Amino acid sequence: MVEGLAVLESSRNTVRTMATRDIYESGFDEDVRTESSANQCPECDGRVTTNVVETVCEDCGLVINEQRIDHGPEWRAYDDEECERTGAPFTAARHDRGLSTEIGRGTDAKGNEISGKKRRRLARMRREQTRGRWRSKAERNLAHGLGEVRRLASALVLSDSVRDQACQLFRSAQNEDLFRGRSIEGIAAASVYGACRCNGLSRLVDDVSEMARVAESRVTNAYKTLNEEFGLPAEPVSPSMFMPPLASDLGCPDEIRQRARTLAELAEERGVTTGVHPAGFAAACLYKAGEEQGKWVTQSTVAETGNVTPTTVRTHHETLEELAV
DNA sequence: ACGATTATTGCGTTCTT
DNA sequence: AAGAAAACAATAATCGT
Repeated sequence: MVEGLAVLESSRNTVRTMATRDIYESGFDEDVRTESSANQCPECDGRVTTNVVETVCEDCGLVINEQRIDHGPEWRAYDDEECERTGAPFTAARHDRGLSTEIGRGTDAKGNEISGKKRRRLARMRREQTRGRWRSKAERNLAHGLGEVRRLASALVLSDSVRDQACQLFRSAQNEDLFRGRSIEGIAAASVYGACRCNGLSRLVDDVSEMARVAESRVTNAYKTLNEEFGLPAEPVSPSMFMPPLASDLGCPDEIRQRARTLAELAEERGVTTGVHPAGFAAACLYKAGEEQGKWVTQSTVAETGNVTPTTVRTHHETLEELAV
């Protein structure tokens, strides 16, 4: 992140010496150069493809960079973020939708031609006015949302790369005009959740929405939209995803953990894990693995650490038995 | 603690207007 | 096409051993 900030600094300095009308393009160019250095995904080394909207890794779905220039350049956003963090709470996020003023061109109010100095002056006014609007609306939303994404990411102890993916998702969402009828917080939470899903991390909507203090339905809705819009390569949540955190919470010996993992993978192959609570099934696998080694833990213990009930563990334990080792 | 039985919840489908 | 409802599966709760 330190490097990123350094780049932002330099791009800002460059920008200030240039003609104002080039600000956005140049800021964008800086972003492109710094973020997509090769045709390889920084996350999984997979192949990346670029379409009109963005550059995406084919394997893991990491959005490497967006190709649109109609979003606020990064230095603005982070600039704002620094301000917002210490300033007043965000209250003016959605007050002027559709109420902004347009400055026409060509003719005056009565339809007469306008020429010369006056027209140039109007053009300048129009440019400045639209610019001012951009700053106050979209970029403000972006800064707010990114702040929220970052807060959630650190609250959920996510790696930097996952967090950045979430940020990119959020930006993409804004570019695609997905905010209408949804809250910034909801989209931010959904972005974080989406990034987790795309990386096979064991976070549930519940975990994210709890941290975000947003109704779970909002997050679900926003995530659904994100998914439809971008076709996120999120694999279905599998029990084996929940194995590592669960096992470490229990202080599980390696031997049992490995056995539980093979059990989980076996069950997943057989397709008996669809529609079940993944953490619950993972807990059941750990229980069975422990049982084979001579009752390592009780049902209620694994159930508790997996946030499910002993009953759930039991039912899954049964299906595991039927799987015939 | 574990197993069996009943209750509840969540969710995709289907039927209706 | 949007909403309501009957239906199903999974999870939770409760009781008995």
